Amino acid sequence: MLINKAYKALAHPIRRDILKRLRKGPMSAGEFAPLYDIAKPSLSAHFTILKEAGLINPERDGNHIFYRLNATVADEMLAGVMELLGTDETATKTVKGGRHV
Amino acid sequence: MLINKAYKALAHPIRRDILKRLRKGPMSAGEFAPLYDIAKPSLSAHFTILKEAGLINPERDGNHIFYRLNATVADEMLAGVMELLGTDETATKTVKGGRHV
DNA sequence: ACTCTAATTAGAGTTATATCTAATTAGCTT
DNA sequence: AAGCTAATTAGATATAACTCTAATTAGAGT
Repeated sequence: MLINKAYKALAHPIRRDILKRLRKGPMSAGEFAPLYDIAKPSLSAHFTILKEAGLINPERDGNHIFYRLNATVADEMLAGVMELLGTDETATKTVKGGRHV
Repeated sequence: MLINKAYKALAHPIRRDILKRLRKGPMSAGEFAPLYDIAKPSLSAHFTILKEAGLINPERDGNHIFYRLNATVADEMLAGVMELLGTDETATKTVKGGRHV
């Protein structure tokens, strides 16, 4: 149940922060370490959860591992959340707020 | 931490189903019971979690309790999810897909 | 091959979630 | 006020999530 894993992945503040940062571009695992007050293996576990939800993908470069947001899965998930929480005018609001269109 | 509770609230399929149904209008607690293979007190616990996240509000009518989606909180949460997962063209896409504007 | 760095896996302990049955509260209705 | 229905709270148990330290893997450089 991949969709369920994706929702569970959002249920931790550190994982949400990781996603938010990755939205701006790929980052290596090590770059995240100093950002949180948590041991590295714990952080690694968070990456695993995000990976298994399909939300991020690892790419090795030397002995660094870069993580990149999976935009396709992210978009699908966003669409799913709209089905749960979206009111009829949500789309319009977003457009107004986000200055798009 | 209300925002964290809201994300945790989405981490269970039954609670997501409840939200989806409430989007279409209020329902009494009892109406949900036959929909899931779960004991009533367990279902009641799910309502509590959604309430404490601010996502739904109870309204008593006689000895029925009706739950209503809190549209304000739902919209705020949706905006938050966009900050995590939204790509630049998400808003535009939604508009196209949702036939709005 | 040895060593250093980056990151993960293994194993264990703690806290939080989810579920159940039994008991309770709250509001009718007669 | 007794009895009925709707829903919750209490108490217990099982599973899952989070965190840590210690050990391991993987690659780069000397």
